Amino acid sequence: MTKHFGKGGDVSELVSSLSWLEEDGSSQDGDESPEMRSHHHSLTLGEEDDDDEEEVEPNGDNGPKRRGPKKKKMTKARQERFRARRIKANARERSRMHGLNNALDNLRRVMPCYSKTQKLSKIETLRLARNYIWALSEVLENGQSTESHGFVEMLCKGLSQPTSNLVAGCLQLGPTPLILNNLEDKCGGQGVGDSVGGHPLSYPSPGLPSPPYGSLEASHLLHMKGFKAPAFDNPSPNECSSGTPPYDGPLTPPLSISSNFALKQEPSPHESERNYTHHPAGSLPGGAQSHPIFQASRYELPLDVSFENFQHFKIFYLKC
DNA sequence: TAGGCCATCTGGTCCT
DNA sequence: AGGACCAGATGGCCTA
Repeated sequence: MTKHFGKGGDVSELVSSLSWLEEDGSSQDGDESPEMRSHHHSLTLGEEDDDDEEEVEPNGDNGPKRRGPKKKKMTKARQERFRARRIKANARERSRMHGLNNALDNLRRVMPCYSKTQKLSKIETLRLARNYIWALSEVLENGQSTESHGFVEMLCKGLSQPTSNLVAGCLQLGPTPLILNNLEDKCGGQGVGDSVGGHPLSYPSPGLPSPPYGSLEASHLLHMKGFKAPAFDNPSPNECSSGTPPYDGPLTPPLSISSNFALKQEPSPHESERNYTHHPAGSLPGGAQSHPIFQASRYELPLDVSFENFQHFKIFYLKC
């Protein structure tokens, strides 16, 4: 039923194949030769007015003979055909780019932090996607907790400062050293804060950029909070990953996993799309609250979570 | 105002 | 020949 990546290779290959994303887009510089440039200009329009379509010798009798196909005169008829072709090509190119952007939007939606109000740039979306694959592969292969600081670190690797802040804000990890220290204390230094000392991510303290923040997309939040393979089946006694929010201080909506994820019983499709009301944990049917993901004090859905995402959430919720 | 990001136009190249 | 894809150029918009 479920298909898994092979141990090692596949995901790593995929991730490494995207390693150019770490660079700053300067890998293929426009080393256009002067010949090519002059060739560009040789195609300029509007030099001739007559209507005949004879081929012309570009160099006349004096210069060296040019090889290759002779260049045709740019007659008005040709100009019009060329123009029409160009317009069609432009339209195709436009729709192609729209398709590409749609695909990129779809990718944004499955990223661990998605907001309709604050879109990740294209390059940041690709970088985050690569990191996400990388981080999830680490979860699969090494059983690393999705709540660990290392997980967030992997997600943020190579991202710009604002995007790192966004991701950290969505996961409510790392904005302040205080929180990390708190985590470390609770977990006995295991499972979180792998590199707290020399933290490569410099989240600005006291906190995050001004709103609007992105929000953690609901279905992925569930994956991340609930999915802990293989550690989920064999939880380490030292692991501090029961789903209990390690930080219970004041939270700034709509940032936090623990504070922004309200459970609502069986919402109708109409009401499920927006404005989820607060629903205290502990009143969940069927023992759902015993699942690690429901052990936080309260949950709310991010405000801009889509209906499809909420359906995923509902299915998951009912399974529990 | 500089810099980042984006959409669009454009010409080149490759493929069918 | 025409379409798909690519990369460079350009101008607009936004933000620090």
